[in-house]
Formats: sequence, structure tokens, C-alpha cells
Amino acid sequence: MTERTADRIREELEQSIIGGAFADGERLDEVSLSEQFNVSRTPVREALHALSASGLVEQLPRRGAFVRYPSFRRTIEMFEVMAELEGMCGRLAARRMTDSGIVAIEKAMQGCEAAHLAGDTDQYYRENETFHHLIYAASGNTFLSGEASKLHRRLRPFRRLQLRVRNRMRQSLNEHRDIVEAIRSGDADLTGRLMHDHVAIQGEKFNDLMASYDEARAG
Amino acid sequence: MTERTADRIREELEQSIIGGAFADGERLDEVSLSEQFNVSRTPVREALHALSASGLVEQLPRRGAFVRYPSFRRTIEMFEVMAELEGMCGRLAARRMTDSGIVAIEKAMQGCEAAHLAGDTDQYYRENETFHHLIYAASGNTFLSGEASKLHRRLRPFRRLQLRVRNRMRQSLNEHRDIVEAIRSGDADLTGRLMHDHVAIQGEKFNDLMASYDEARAG
DNA sequence: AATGCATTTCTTGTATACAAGAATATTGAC
DNA sequence: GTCAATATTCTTGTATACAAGAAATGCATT
Repeated sequence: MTERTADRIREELEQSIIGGAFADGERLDEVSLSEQFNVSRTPVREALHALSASGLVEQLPRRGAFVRYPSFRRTIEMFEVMAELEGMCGRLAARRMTDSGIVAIEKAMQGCEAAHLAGDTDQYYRENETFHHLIYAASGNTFLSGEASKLHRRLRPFRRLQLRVRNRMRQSLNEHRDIVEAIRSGDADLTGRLMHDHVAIQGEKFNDLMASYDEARAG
Repeated sequence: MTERTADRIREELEQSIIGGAFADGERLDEVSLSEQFNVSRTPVREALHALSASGLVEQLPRRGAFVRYPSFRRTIEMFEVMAELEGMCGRLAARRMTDSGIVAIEKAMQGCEAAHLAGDTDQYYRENETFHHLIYAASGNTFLSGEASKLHRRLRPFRRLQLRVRNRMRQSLNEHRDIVEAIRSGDADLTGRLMHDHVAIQGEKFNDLMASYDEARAG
């Protein structure tokens, strides 16, 4: 037993929830889950607590754990905060960027370009993650970097959805180029604004996506 | 048993840690703690996990839990992020403020004034909390409001320290007046900037405070 | 004396047993 | 038939027992 069972359960549950295996508000029964995973209730409980801390699950005392998909509104709110945090990261990063740092970021951007040329959304997705995390780290504020990473992770499933939107990959890439350019020029305010908008636009795209779903349902 | 034991333990441990009962890096032994609190290891473990999630302790797999006081640098970093979040709250609040909202905020400010006149730092502290939370809520972004509240809570012990600094209460009050004025005028950018600086100055004061401690130790 | 290895001890992680609150079913009154 | 009170069942919360890594100790070897 090299890995903690609780962590594995947590991971698997998270994937299941994100993958939409449960209905919103569905109760997660400790006994059923422990039977399903062939473990005792203990690691399941720990996993549920962890998921509760990260916001995927809500726990009511002596009532149990319930999956809580963020509402449409809440998702928009989260993108709004993410935009602010990324803007801050960009602002600080432009101010504090080192030579080796900018090289790494440029390399990540080239990875994005390669993925775009190959038409590989999955690869683009991964390279894009690297790009963003490098900028978080370059902010020089480890607490900010950590918080940004946490929220980034939480928004992952929604962001992933968006690469499917027509031309989004190309547009995203252009935004990356502008951001790198701004960082290179050391313009903190511009970098912050560009990073902010780069994320805010994702919230808007998400909005569009939902609207088109609603339309499709109604039509 | 009307309350969860684990929650009580969590609360008590949190108070102890914040109160400085443990050295930085000290290991929190599950067995010792359970004996100390006269409970089993189970609720102690849950409490430690919760504290780990909120950042007060660090858990290393199969090694145990260790108290982690934020370093000086990290504290400054946290204030930096707090300033950004509060600035965002202020910006949105100014834009979205309702009539009843502004009345509540003005009332909280009057509470601060009363506390200042009475020279009651504890009361000022409480009224100040209300003031800030009202602005968080007025942002209309419940996710932002929640995150701001969490970080606010985490920085509480450091903020409390600062009211002892000479004239800080008066200065803080003046800043509150400016903020309320800006909100009333509906100037989002100004409100955001004022809120940001209102918090950033706390980080600076904290910096000063630490510097004077170091000086006192050296002298 | 110092280092490497084996053994022991200690602590965390998991399983299971028990306690108590919440939900549900049942029974009785109206 | 409906509602309320009570009994039963079900589920979470806590305690304890057991398993398995990690640290500590002691011994042998160089």
C-alpha cells in the first residue's frame, strides 16, 4: 500500500463528479461508496471531507454529503474572481520576470502553437496549463500562485469545454502572444489587463455556451 | 451530543495554534491530542485534516501533522492578495450598491466611530469586521464574498495586532469614511482603489511592526 | 568510532464495532 | 382518510482494533 486509499478515493470521486456521474444534489452514501470501492467507510469519509473543502460536495451535519455542482451564476462568479487573480499574477509577473522565466514561458507558448498547428485540443489544453502556471509562479507571490492554481483547477472542466468552441484555440493563442509581448516589455498594467481579459473572455464564452444550450433545449 | 466533537476539537486547536501554544513546525501527535481532549483519535484526525485544508497545519503522508505558522513573507503575500480581493469587492459594490445596502454600511461605520470615541479596540475590531463583510456581500458576487471572508478570517490575528499601533484606529476610520463616500458617489474605480489601499496599508503596518520587533530584539 | 543493516517500536492509515441523531414506517385517534 | 405520536430502521459520528510505513535502536562490521 504505497498510496493513501483516501486520496485515491478522493481522486476517483472527483473525476466521477466532474464527469457528471451524479445528479446535482445527489446524496453520497458512505456505505454504498465504501462497498463500491471495496474499502471501509473511513477513507471514504476522508475523501468526502476533502471534496467538501474544495467545494465539490456540501456536507450537512448528521445528514450526509451532497454533490453540489456550481450553478451557472456561481461559475460566472468564479471566472470573475479567476480573472482578477490572473490579472494580478500578470501584473506582478511583468514586474518581476527573470530572463530564465521568460524563456520558459515562451517555450510553453510555442508548445501551444505546436498543439494548435497539430489541431490537438488535448495537447493545447496541457500546454496552456503550463503557460498559466508559469505566470502564476513568476508573480513571485507563492500564496497568490497557490490560490490561483486551486481556482484554476476547480474551473478546469468548464475551461476544457471551451476549446471546442470554433476558433477559440486560435484566439486564445493570439492572446498568449500579446501577453508574452507585454511581459517582455515589462509593462505591468498592460500585462495585468491582458491576463484579466484573457480569463474574463472565458467566462463570457461559457455564458454563450450555456445560452446556446438553453436555446437548443427550447428549440 | 448536539455538536460534532471534531468541530469542537478543530475550533480549540485553531485557537491554541493562533494563540501561539505550539512552536512552528511542532508535530501534532494524534494520540497525545486525543488523550488531552479525552476523545478518540477519529475526531482529532478530522480536525487535523480541516486545519490542513485551511492552511494552519501541514500534513505529510504517514508522517503526521505539523503546525505551520505563515512566515513573515507569506503573511505579506496574503495581505497582498487580500488587498486585491477587497479592491475587487469595493469596485463591484460601488457599482451594484442598493439603498438599503448603503444604509447598513453607514451604520457599521457609525459603530466604528462610536468604538473609536469610546477607545474600545475590541468593539472597533468587531464593527470593522461587519463593515468589511457588508462590502463583500454588496459586491453581489457570493463566491468572491466567500473567498474574501475566508482570507479575512485567516488574517484576523495579524490584523488584530495592528489596532494597538498608535493612531491606527483613527486612520482606519478616516479611510472608512472615504470608502463610504466613494461608494455613495458610485465611483467604482475609486472605491476599489481605496479598499485596496486600506488593506495594503495593513500589510505595511504589519511590516513595520515586525521591523520594530526585530529592532527591539537586536537592541 | 563510524557506518550499514536488521529488529523493534512508534505512529499513521484502515477496518470494524458501537452510539446517537435523523429519516421512515407504523399504529392509533379523530 | 388524515394527522400525530411513537417505534423502527438507517445513517452518520465516535471509539477501538488491526495493518503497515517510518523512525529509532542496537548490533555487527569495517
